Amino acid sequence: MAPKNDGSAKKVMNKGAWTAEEDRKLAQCIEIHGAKRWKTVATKSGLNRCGKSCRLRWLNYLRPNIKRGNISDDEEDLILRLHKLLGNRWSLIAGRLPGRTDNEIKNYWNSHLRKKINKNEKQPQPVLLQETTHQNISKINEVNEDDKGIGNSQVNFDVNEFFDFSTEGYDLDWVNKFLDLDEESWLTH
DNA sequence: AACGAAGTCAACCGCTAATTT
DNA sequence: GAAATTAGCGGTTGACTTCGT
Repeated sequence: MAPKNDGSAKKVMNKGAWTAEEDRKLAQCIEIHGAKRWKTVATKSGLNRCGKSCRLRWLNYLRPNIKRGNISDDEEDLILRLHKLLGNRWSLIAGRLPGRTDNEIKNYWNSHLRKKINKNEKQPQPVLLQETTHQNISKINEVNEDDKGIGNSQVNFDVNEFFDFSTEGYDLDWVNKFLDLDEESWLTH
């Protein structure tokens, strides 16, 4: 479709890599307006970027306490375990890794860990434990579905709430215990 | 040294969910 | 309650870098 030429045509937004100057303006604007209402931030900053773009830049690069690169062995191990548990729920996984972003973890997974997993999958692995974990998750999700309707379940369980780590510290004991069950079934070859 | 293939990662896109009007 | 708007998520793309020949 050809763009209209009636004077009301949409303003063309900036795209592509961010410059240092844009970063500075965005950070300044967020200091004033807060890291919310991204449409407002986008407008007030005078960046000619959409809110979505501003949000992404802030979350992935500019926000305080962000860690970039050098994913440690512990972090890698945790990503692997959480992915096994949650699948491609990158934001939930990132929530368990302070300073890491969903985008970074997703990229790390796709470029580093997927290969590792594929390699491991080619090795014979104990089926029982693997199934146990998946069955548990299925049950969790089933219960969650039930709760949406007329509650006939015994436990009011919400998987998203269960994995809402925002109120917790960096205590990984619970998840380690949870996952210890099948720890030996992978990454050991 | 040159070139193509493969890998990496920042940013965009499309969709859904949540919130506001 | 409905429609419009905004926020957030995961998948994908494309530019850039590194590696192998």
